[in-house]
Amino acid sequence: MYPLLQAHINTFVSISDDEMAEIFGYFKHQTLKKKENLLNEGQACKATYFVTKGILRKYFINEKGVEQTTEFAIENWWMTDTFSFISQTTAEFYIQAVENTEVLALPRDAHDQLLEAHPAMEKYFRCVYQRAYAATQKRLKFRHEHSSEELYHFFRKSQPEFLQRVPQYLIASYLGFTPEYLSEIRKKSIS
Amino acid sequence: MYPLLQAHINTFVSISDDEMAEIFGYFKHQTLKKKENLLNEGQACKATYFVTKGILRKYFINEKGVEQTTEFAIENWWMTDTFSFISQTTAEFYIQAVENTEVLALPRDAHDQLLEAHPAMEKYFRCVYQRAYAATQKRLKFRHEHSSEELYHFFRKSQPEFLQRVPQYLIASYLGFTPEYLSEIRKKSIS
DNA sequence: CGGTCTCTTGACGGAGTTCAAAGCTAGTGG
DNA sequence: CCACTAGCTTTGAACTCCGTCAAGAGACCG
Repeated sequence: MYPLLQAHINTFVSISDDEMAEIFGYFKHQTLKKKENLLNEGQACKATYFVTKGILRKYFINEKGVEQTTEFAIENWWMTDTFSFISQTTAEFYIQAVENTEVLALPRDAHDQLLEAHPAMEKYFRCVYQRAYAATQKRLKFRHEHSSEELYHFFRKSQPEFLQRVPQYLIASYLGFTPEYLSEIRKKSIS
Repeated sequence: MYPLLQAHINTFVSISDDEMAEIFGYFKHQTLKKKENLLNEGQACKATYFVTKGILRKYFINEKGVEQTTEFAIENWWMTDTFSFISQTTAEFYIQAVENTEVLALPRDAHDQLLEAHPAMEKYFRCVYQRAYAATQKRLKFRHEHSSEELYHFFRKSQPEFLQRVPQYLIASYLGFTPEYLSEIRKKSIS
């Protein structure tokens, strides 16, 4: 029914096709147009989202009114404002589609019921969060270790297709500097 | 037997005293002197650690030979090189005791056996990692949003006892700037 | 086409780094 | 219990990376 999600779940736990069908009942398929928002600051984050097609980004708006992207999610990644999702308090982030995107939404209530009814999914999500946490630790280390210029070149080498799908100014914002400076870096590396 | 850990587990799942006693069997109590290392770069991270007394820090050494602290753990926090712990590959971080410290170590094998035998612990760890992940997201946002000076003042207000337990140069390294600059910030705020 | 969104350029300024040296502080051994 | 040393913090000057601002050049979409 949802082959991408099924494959992803099966890399962490083994679940029969019958149980899998039940599990899928908790999810809702959702389609988003480019630039459409899934979550706005001030709302509670109602669901956690698994991307099956396209790209989501999470961002916030700083005191100067500038958007800061903190995370991207492409196919096979989960995305949510974790804190708001857990506690159902007002979100500090926005979630927006970078291109036309399809997601599987697991609403907060369904999430709890799913984990209650299917203990294997506790393990699945434990693994998912463990990896996500490990990934942010690596990212934090990398940020500390390298200059903005090095960051960009590393990103460019390790995620080449990504660069072509996402506008420059979002890359700059994600890497933590201005579009103007990114432009300067690119100019240097051409000549 | 381990009241701090018991209380912590019980905030997420309810477990009988009998089962709890079994669970504790998987842990090993360990004592560390100030500056003693629990993990060195290049080793695999053998266990995940729950701090019952004292402070641990996680750090790495950058290309200039300078130590960069990326995380602290005080009482009631878990600490590990998550990536190395999961995959048993060589660690990228060091873990060191900031003061004389006591931990409960859950070795990698015991971790898997524990989760197998006690499904409630899957939920517990799912919640722990979910929160840890949410916390790093908040931290990332905060770093983007504020100057180094603001970072320090916020830290100072929200963790006053912590400042007295940890030397300045570790605080500076954790917040992402140099001890010299921290000194300058402090000078400003006194006058 | 015409307008909006995105990327580039260059001048200037400031936050934070680097380096080197001196002043403190706390722990250690005699 | 004092003296010594190693580790920690402070100072100041020079420097650099990167942000800000403002304006122009492309590029994409209806």
